[in-house]
Amino acid sequence: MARTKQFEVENVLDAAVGLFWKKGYHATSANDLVAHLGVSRSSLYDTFGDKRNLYLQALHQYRKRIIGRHLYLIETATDLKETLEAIFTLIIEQDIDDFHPRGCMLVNAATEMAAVDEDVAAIVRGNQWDLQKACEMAIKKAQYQNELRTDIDPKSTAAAIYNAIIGMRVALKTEQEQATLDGIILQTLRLLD
Amino acid sequence: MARTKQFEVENVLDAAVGLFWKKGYHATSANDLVAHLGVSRSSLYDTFGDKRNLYLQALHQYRKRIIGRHLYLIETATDLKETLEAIFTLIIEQDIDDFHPRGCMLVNAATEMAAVDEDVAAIVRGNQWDLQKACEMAIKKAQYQNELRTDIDPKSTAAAIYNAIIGMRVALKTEQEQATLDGIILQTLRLLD
DNA sequence: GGGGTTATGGAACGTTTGTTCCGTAATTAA
DNA sequence: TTAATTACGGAACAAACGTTCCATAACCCC
Repeated sequence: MARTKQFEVENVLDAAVGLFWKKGYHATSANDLVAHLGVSRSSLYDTFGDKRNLYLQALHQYRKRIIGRHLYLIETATDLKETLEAIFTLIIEQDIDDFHPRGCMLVNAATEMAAVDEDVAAIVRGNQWDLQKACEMAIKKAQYQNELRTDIDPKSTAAAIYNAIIGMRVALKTEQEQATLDGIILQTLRLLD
Repeated sequence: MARTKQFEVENVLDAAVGLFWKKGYHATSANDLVAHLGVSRSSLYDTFGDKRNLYLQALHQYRKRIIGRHLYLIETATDLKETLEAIFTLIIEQDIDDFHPRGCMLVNAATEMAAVDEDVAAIVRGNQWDLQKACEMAIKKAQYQNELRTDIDPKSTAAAIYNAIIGMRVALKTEQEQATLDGIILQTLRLLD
C-alpha cells in the first residue's frame, strides 16, 4: 500500500535516548536529532510527533532498557546486599572516568522537567514506584528466608536505599573520589545489617 | 564622575537566583531575565557580562544565602541528629505542596550543567565539600563529647548523609507522600545510632 | 502496471535566542 | 558650567530555534 520506513523505530529511539540522556531536553536541538539519528526532519516529525513527544518516548525507552536491568537484578537477587552493591558498582562504572558523565536520564529529567511537565513527572514517579517496590519485596523475601533481620522495616528501608541511589547518580555528575563513593555504599548498605 | 546604578547588584542577583533556580539555565531566556529583574538589557550585560556569567554569579549567591544557612545549623548544632532532622524538614517544607517544586539550585545545576561546564562543576564540588566536611566535623565533635558511638566512621557517614539529602532534593521534584519522606529520614538518621 | 498511500529530503516558515549598538540621561571632579 | 565617564532604554542584529510544507520516491494491492 505505501512506502516502507528506512529505519527501525527502536534503533532511532535508542539514539534519541543517547542524545537526550547526555544533553538533556532543552540543550538538545532539532538539528542535533536530525544529525545524529540518521532520519530526516520530516520523517522524525511524522513518526514521533514533536520534540517533546520524542523526548517522552525516549524516556520510556531508557526506562525499559537501562532501569529494566536493575529491576531484574533486584527481583532475581539471591543475596540482596551483594546485589545492591553490584548495582551501585554498575552505576559508578558507567560514569567514572567519563569526561562528560551522563548520570541517570530519569534523574536528569526529574530535575530539568518534572516540575513543569506532568507527563515527565509521571514517568519518573512510575520508575520510583517500580524500584522501591522491587526493593521492598526483596527485603521481605530475604526476611522470610531468615537472611535478614525481621526488625528492619521493608518499606522505609527500600525508600532510603532508592534515595541513596538517586543521590549517587547526582554525585557522579561531578567526578568523585572512589573512597567517598565506597563510603556511601558501605554506610547505605549498613541499613540492612 | 559617572552616573550611578539604579539598582542594587545584590537584589538583582537574588532575583536571578529566583529565575534560574525555578527554570534552570537553558529554559531561562534573556527576555525572562530582563522582564523579571527590573534591569534593562544593556545594564544587565554591562554589569554581569553574558547569561552564563550571570548564572555562575547566581549560583554563588544561592550557595551563600541558602546553603549557608544549613552550614550554620550544622556547625552550631548541639544535638546533631535533631539538627539534621530539622534540615530535612526545612528542605521538605520548601517544596511540599508547591505546584512547581524548585528543589535545590545546586542539584539542578549539577544534573543540567556540571558535565559540560567545569565552572559549574567546581561550584557544586565546593558546596559538597563544605557540607560534607561540616557534617564530618559535627560527628567528630559529638563523638568527642560522648554523644555518639565512636565506632561510627565520621567521613563515610557524613558522605552518606549528604548523599541522602541530595537524593531527597531530587525526590521532591515529583511530589511525594509524607510517609515515604519520613521513612527516608528515619532510616538515614539510623546511621547515627 | 497503474493508483492509492506513506516516507523522504530539503527548502522554507515565523519565532525566539543571546548579544550588541547607539543616542540620551545622569553623575561628579575640575 | 563644562568635561569626562558611566548607566540606561530600546531598537537592531545575526544565528538558531522548533516546526511545516511540498515535490518526489518507494511501496503494495488490485
